[in-house]
Amino acid sequence: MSNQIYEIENQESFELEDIFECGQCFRWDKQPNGSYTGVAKNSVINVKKDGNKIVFSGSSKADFKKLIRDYFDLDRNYDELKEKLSKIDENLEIATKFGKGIRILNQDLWETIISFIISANNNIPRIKKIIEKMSQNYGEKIEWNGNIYYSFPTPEALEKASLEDLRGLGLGFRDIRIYNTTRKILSKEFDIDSFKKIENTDEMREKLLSLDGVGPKVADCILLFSMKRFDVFPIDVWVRRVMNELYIHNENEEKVNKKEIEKIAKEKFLGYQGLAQQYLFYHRRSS
DNA sequence: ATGCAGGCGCGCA
DNA sequence: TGCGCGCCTGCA
Repeated sequence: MSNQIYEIENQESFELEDIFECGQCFRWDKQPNGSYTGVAKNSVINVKKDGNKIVFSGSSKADFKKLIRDYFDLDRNYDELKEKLSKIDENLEIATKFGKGIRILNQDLWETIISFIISANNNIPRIKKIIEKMSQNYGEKIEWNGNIYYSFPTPEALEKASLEDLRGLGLGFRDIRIYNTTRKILSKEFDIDSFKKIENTDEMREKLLSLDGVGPKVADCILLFSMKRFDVFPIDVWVRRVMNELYIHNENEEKVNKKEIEKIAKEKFLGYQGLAQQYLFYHRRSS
């Protein structure tokens, strides 16, 4: 397939490391030249910074420019959002400065559901390994630039995997969750298309919680990283830690109530909890 | 070696 | 409704 290129002007709110290492995605790898290559929505994409330009190149059947603008959330003004957040308090001022180049990707819903079910009680290198193997076995081959990549499998393709096949990917106890969720989506008991049309975030969240392997944290990650819902607040051990350190000051971190954290986030971060969470999380985990 | 990693589902009060 | 606990697996 032919190589496609799209370029934009370099900007402060676009840093490769911040975008790809902040924990929202699992299929992007840093290349020896500092650029990142990944597979998104059946396209292989490479992003590099070239002086005062950001260059996207890749192989895609879709409208490449449209794909890039949508996937990288390029039509949202992050400078404005960071400004708004940094006015809330010093913590966010520091965190937004630290993660100044973060952008929340608009990832495929189905892929994000499966990926974050896999993320439960797991670590990033292993999550990436499992997803890669899953794509190699059940995704479609894409050749680009002399290399071979694999798209994330469709629900139909993943249905072909037996429980044993899934276990063979290294999923461990998550195998049954992937198995059940795949079938629930295929049967339209959970209908992806009508789900996307839901306006109310809480209603979406409830619906996601009906999927096997999707609890509160995973649901919020799915909403934030594939549905552009910034009014959620995924709470994991790191977020609990940073919220306790900055706002609660409980000596026994494990005793900090999730409800308490959610309440603080909702009141303080006014509708942008998800974004605030990313900056705070990324800053805390990186230092 | 034993603990742990970006939780979830289950059983039990 | 709210807890505590076990769980595949790979890596330090």
